[in-house]
This record gives sequence, structure tokens and C-alpha cells, in this order.
Amino acid sequence: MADFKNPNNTKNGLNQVTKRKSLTLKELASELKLSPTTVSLVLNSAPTANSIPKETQNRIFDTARRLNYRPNYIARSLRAQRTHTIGVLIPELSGGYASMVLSGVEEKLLEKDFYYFIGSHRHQPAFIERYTRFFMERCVEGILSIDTPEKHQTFLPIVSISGHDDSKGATNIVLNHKSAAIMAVEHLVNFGHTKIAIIKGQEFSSDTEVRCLSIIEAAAKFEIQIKNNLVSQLIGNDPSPQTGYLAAKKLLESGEKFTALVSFNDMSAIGAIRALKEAGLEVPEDVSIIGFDDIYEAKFHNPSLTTIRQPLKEMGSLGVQHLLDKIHNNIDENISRTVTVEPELIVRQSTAKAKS
Amino acid sequence: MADFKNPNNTKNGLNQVTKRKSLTLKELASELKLSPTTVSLVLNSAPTANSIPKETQNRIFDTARRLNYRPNYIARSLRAQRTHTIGVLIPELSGGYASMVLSGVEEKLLEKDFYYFIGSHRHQPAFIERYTRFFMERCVEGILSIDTPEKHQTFLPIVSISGHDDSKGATNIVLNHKSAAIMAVEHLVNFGHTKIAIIKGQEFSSDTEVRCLSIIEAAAKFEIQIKNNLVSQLIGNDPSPQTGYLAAKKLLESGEKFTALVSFNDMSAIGAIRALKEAGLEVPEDVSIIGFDDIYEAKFHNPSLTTIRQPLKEMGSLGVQHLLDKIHNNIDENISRTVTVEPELIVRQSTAKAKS
DNA sequence: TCGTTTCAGTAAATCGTTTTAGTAATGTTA
DNA sequence: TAACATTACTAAAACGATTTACTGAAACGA
Repeated sequence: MADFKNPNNTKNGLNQVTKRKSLTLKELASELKLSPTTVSLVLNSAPTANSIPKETQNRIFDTARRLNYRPNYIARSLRAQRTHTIGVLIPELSGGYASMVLSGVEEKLLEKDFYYFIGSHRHQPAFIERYTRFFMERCVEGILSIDTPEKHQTFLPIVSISGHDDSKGATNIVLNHKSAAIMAVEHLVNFGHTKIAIIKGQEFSSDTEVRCLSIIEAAAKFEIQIKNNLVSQLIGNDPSPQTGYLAAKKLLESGEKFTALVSFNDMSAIGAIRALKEAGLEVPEDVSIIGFDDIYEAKFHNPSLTTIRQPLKEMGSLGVQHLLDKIHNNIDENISRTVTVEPELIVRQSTAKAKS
Repeated sequence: MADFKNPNNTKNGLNQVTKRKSLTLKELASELKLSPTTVSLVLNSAPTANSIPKETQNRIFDTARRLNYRPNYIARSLRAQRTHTIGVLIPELSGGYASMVLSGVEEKLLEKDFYYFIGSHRHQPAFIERYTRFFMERCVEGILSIDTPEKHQTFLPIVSISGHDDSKGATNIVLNHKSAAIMAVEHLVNFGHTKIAIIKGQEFSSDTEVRCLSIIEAAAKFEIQIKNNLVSQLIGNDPSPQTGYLAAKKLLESGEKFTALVSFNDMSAIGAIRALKEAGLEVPEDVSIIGFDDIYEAKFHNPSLTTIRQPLKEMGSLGVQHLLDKIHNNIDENISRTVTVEPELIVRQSTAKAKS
């Protein structure tokens, strides 16, 4: 008859079974013929454990290692009221932007022995709401909000990246948009461009307005006026280049001539290039294009993309750094602060002299 | 003097404070002048709660809603010994592959009211180990292992996607590699190609060998032999097209002529195209290229990529489906099973008739 | 020799839930 | 009217750790 208690019966049954359900502190203590208290104190190197002789301590460490004891995180969190976990709100997992920021986030967290939940909300307020609640239920110690317009009045520490959260106490990690815009426009002006078009981001993207306005302002500095019908917008939350393709088509349909295009990001720039090609225009011969972000594909696209690189990874790790500072030092929550990071112009093949 | 207990002192102090640290069941119960037991039974619609009059029940529900009571997940998990969480092992967050699979994973989990931890291990065994331990500590109920070679002998339910886990009881979600290879080769043969090169995946990628062998076999069916020096390999774990660029360079350096190239994935195909261009070869005029995956950029690259689409999102959601089945129905763990998904050939601009 | 440290630990409370095993009070049935 | 069922609840144990407040024994100092 089958042994129901030990379905994975083997020669080495006990070993298997102990692995099956993990060892508790109580079991470990009874194995050692000590109290759970003692074992816990020693394993956590509590000051109280000073009086326990080295010999006993080693016995405890050895046995714990031998039996592969791992304290149960759930129990520990409940008691300590700490979870070592933060929640990360982000629009999409897909695309270059998210993964680059997240890689910075992950690296820094790993280093600090923290962990994270991801909530990707696809720009739907209901999801933002749902994930925020979810994070609170799971007792995260803080929230990192990436490119997410949030109105959640939570009392958790919050840092937002590209988010422009004006509520008191929020920390914002933002790009120096002014400087980015000047770089882009200056580069085009140096190539002799004056008829410049813009593809601005989706209305729900938090960088959309600043980025667009900064470019218009920068252009004004060079005495260039950007015409209204040369401003197109990404529509819908398809993370592929398709949105850029459609936005560029609209520009072409307007009939207004342009020799340069500043696109909201690299993904949409790639789509725009396709639209121009289909209209018989060559990049960069007929139209120069500048993207934004410098995702992996930018360098390898044909033509390779001139782009404004955001230090995305750095923004991720800076965000985490600031969030953890808030969590640990319990920094005065009423001080809002803004951390600005600098963009970099990466010149490649998609921009060239304006056709005269 | 400052009030240390209530730093966010406001007119509405109490309200703020109650929000500050979330309401416990005990507090809610005492507010209601009932025992925690009663409140818990009612809120969870336990069968025992039948004897509680509707009136009281409503009073409980209303008050809970009014005070915004949320049961503490940590405490609940500890008691129930359930976390409603799985661990997901994946090489990288970046790149098209991961995000497409994950979007399937996420969608299915959300629907089933489960959640997940991501461990991205960058192909380093130490990280796989670390994350697996981490998952166990945090009491995940199962592990979904994506494109990850794993040897972890855990007794948790496991499903692996593109992983070929042969250990007993594992469920594998795999692509029909044979069929994929035949599609690719047949497409090239129809265009008259006979000198076919291969860029195989990194040695640590679990699909590398099968995919390469399947192509060689498929070619053999069409009486084409793939020469040894026309097989190159991706090296290193840079998730950008750079690896494909380098692998293609090696092919070119070998001096062996080829008119078609099957690349391990779209990312590397994009890199390969760059290498060919630099060598003065046009795609598809001189060399036809087939990618793999059909990531977002494939359609918009210049030239757009002919590729073998893996139903990545479907694979993610299938993986979750099977994992949850295992978790819930406690399916006999000793039965291994393989779920095969079908590829699809997407013909675009990167393949054409062979130069005669 | 008495009082005080130090040593080597342990008992019990605690975190916030869920759940088992009750208990009074009332109503119903034989 | 005694036995039983139902109603409307509650006390206390449990989950697996951490931590506070002890205890009994030995060692030490005066």
C-alpha cells in the first residue's frame, strides 16, 4: 500500500521529507536540544547571544547549515513589521524604456538586500489603483512610481521617476528637459534645419508635455517657430513602433513641409522612419530624425538613430537609492525634492545636413 | 513642543493617524463591539457565519468599508500557509522575448488572483541558486522557469518554458522546433537558397542546441548540407543586437560563401544585418535573413524581418495555467508532461530569391 | 559567608490573521 | 418538562519567527 505521508519515498526518505516542507526554528531547536530562543539569538547574532559559548554557537551554525535551515520570511515579516520589499509601478514591462530603468532598480535593490513587486498598469487608472492597494496589503515599505501619473494619497514613502508628483514629500527623479531640448534643436540647427516637426508622446505619458514644450522653447531660442500642424501625437498604448508610424503619417498628410523630426522616443522614431520611407522620403537625406532614450535597437537600426540618451539605468538606481533613504532614515516627509539627471546627445546616421 | 507621536499633525489628526498604520482586525472588531472571530468569519463568508443575522453582517461589511479595512496579507499567509505567489525565473528583463512572455504570465496571473516575483539571473548559476532560495524563503507556491537551465531539486511545482527540464514531474512548454525549422528552411529553399548559414544561440540558452540541430536536420531533408564553418554562435550576455553583429562578422571572416542566414532570434538578426551592410552586402539582395520570435521591432526594421514567430505571450499564459493546475489540483507529481506550441512563419522583406 | 556579577540559557508574549471548539440563551419537540 | 437544536456569538490555539523578561547555577569580591 502506498505511503500517503511520504509520496516521494526513496531510500533516503527522511532527507527528502525534510526538504519537502521546510524546517522550522522549533524543529531545528529540538534537534539541537536547545530552546528556539537560543537558536534564534545566535543565528541573528543578537547582542544577547554574547553569553552563549562559542562551542554552542558553532554547533548551532553547523546544524543550521547541515539541515539547510532558512527562516520563514512570512513569519519574520509579521513579527518585525518589515518586509524588505518595495512596490514598483510602471506602465508596461515591454519596450526598451521599462527594462532599462528596471535593470537599474533591480541591481540597486539586490545590493541592498531588498526586493520588489512590479505592477504594470498599462496606463489604466483602475490598475494603478488596484496595484497600489495590492502593494499596501502586502506591506511594501515604499513605492517607486515610474512614468506613472499618480494621485494615490498613501502614507508610504514614494519616489517617482519621470513622474512630476507635486504632492508634498514626494521625491522626483527627472531629466533635465531644457538641456535635452537644446541639445536636440541645436544639433538640427547646426545642420541647417528650420522646418522642424515634433511627435509628442501619448497624453497619458507624464513626460509628454514638458518634453514638447521644452523643444518649442528651445527652437524659439534659435528663432525657429514650430508650426502647429507640425506637431503630431502618439495615440493608444501599443508599445510597438506602430504608434510612431501613424503619427508620422499624420504629419505627412498635413502637407506642411519639414526637414527634421524630433520624436518622443526611439520606438516611435523607428515607426516614423517607416512611414517616411513609404512616402518616398529618405532618412536622413530628406528628413533628419532624432529619437529619445537610446534603447538597444537605436544603434543597430537602419539608419542608426541619432538620439537623446536618458541615463535610464542610473535613474532607476537613483530612484531606489532615494526611496531606501526615505525608508531607513525616515527623512522629513514634508520636504519635496527633485533630483535632476543629465541627458546626452548621441549622434548617429539618422540626422544630416538639411536639403537646401 | 513637537508631537513626536504624530508628526503629520493636522486638524484632522486622527484620520491621518489611522491611515498611517493600517487598521487591524482587532481594532475593527472593538470598534464594532464584536469579537475578531465574528468579524473574520463574516468578512470571509465562512459557512459558520450563516448563523449571524443579516443585520449584523451588514453592519460589519459597512464598517469595514467605511474604515477601509484590508486584511494584512502577511498575517493571513502565515496562518493559511498560502501566499498566492509564484516565482518567475528569467534570464533578462530586457529585450523583446522576456517582456512578451511576461505579459502573458502577468495577464493570466492577474485573472487568477495570483502574483509573482521575478528573478532575472543573467545566466549566472549563482543567481539562479540565489533566487530559487529566495523564492522558497518567501514561500512561493510554485516556480515558472523561463529559458532557464535549472537543476534545482525543489519540491515545489515547476513548469518550465523553453527549458527542457527532464527531471521527473516537470512540465515543459516547448515550441515545435521541428516544424519551425522546416518552415524556415523550406522558405529559403523555395527561394533557391542552398548555401545556408546559422547563427546559433549562446551556449547557456536552453533552446540553442535543439534549434540549431532542427535546422540542420530540416536542411538535410532538402538535401542541403550546412557547412561547419557556416555555423556561428552568439557569445556573451549582452541583450543588444551586438552579439549578432559579432557572430555575423565571424561568418564573413570565414570566407565561406552563403546566401541565406538563419539567426537565433530577431535581436541577433538585426545585429547581423548591420554586419553584412558594413561588409557591402545587401539584405535581402545578397543575403536573405530569417529571425526568430517576432519582437515588436521586427516589423519595422529596415528591411523588415522575415521571422519565425513563437507564440510567446501564449507560452507565458499556458505556463501559468499549468503551474496553477499543479498547485491547485495537486496533480500527480511524477508525471512529466510536455506541451507543444506551434510556430508561424512571418514573411517580410529580409528574404528574397537567391542570387544566381 | 553573603551579595553581586556573569554565564547559559528558557518561558512567554507578540505580530494579525484564521479556525476549532466551545458557550450561553432561546426555541422546539416528544 | 427534559432533551435537543438552533442562534449568536466568543476564547484560545495556531502559523513561525523575534524579543523581553526572567531563572538557576557558577564565579567572584569583600
